[in-house]
Amino acid sequence: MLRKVLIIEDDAALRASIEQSLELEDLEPIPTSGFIQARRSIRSNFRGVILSDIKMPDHDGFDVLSFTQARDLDLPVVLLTGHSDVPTAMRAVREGAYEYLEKPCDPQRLVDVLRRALEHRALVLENRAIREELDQGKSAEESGSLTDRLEVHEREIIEQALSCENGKVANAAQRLGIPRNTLYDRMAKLHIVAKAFRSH
Amino acid sequence: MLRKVLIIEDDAALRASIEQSLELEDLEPIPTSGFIQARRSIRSNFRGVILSDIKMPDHDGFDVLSFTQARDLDLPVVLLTGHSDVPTAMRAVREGAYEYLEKPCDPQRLVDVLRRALEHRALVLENRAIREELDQGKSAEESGSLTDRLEVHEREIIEQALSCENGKVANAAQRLGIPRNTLYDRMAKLHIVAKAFRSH
DNA sequence: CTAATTTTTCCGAAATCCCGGACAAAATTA
DNA sequence: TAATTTTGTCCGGGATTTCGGAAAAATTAG
Repeated sequence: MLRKVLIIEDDAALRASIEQSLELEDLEPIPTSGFIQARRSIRSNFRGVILSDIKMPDHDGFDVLSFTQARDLDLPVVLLTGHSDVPTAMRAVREGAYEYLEKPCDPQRLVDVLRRALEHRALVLENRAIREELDQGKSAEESGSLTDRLEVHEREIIEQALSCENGKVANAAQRLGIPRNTLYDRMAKLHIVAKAFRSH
Repeated sequence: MLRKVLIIEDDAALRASIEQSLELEDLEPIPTSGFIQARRSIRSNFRGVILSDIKMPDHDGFDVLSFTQARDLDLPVVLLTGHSDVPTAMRAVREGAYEYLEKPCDPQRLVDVLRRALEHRALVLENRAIREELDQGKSAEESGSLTDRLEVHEREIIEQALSCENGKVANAAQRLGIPRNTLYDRMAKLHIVAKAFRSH
């Protein structure tokens, strides 16, 4: 599970307080004092979420939000609004913030929201990883000559059988339903060495 | 994107109000008046989320929550708590509710929360689907003799090439990097007929 | 309808693969 | 250490595959 929370908050006292709340709940705060400092961490493969104050001297929270969305539309940004500032909160959600929280906010509430955001982020990243693996496996099987492709596949099958049988050629041959010597022949042609599959 | 929201709310007026709010925002409310009526819809493959009142005459929202978690741990449940009932809200989150909302709640806020929950649900379901496809593809390649498996794979490759070339054997052979006659030989052995791949 | 092109089948020889047998080397067991 | 099993290599011939050439069959074009 992901734990990183990139904190963007100019008020040092509040920042420290948030940091402490997160650490108590086994999260991993990355404190920064402003957009400039934080922006290098904001990437499409960032394994965490962003927690940003809205009202800041230099750039505000909406700058953070739009910058983040440019980098990755599925990187959750939680914004801290002033107390009962409803219009700003609504704007935050409308512009795609994952959630807003009124300042000052209950530490438990903060952590709950961040946990959900982290879970969301974890799902998105996992999804991307799986999808990549999936169509990588498919695209790889669309070029090269027939014999080359079959040879690659044969190598995969033999190596899989060998590693299942801990490098025992005789057992692998039985598993593959072919005579022992035939497997030796195929292995010689493919330059497969049985020893490489023994774990001891 | 998913849109279904299973509403569990005994107060008919409130239920209708919620229903209307969701419809206005292009969501798909499924109104029910209680746990008994709703439970048949709560399944691990439910393509939506659940919105339940906590205080109800027969079963309460926590019953809904635990029942839902038994069916699917990643099926979000949003609970409606009484106004400023902090202890109950905290209990809700602690027991794994996706979110709680104070009643009466701002319709916009309600929709925002439900949208996030639906997005979460969509990610989880997509994730499962992809994962299933992935290890289905892998498990299928772990039994049978070596020659059988290679034969299956060879058939797949040849058929793919043929359908790419609209059943033209000569072109398919060129694509596969083998002489025409060889491809005819292989096709004869595998009982592949070229006509079957012409679309016309 | 005829000619031209393409598809498909048939043939045969060279190359390759399959597979059992034999055996030495290495590992395991007694 | 001796006996036994397992591993890896080599051999050889029968079966299969490969692949070019060519002809028959089918399709398309003129």
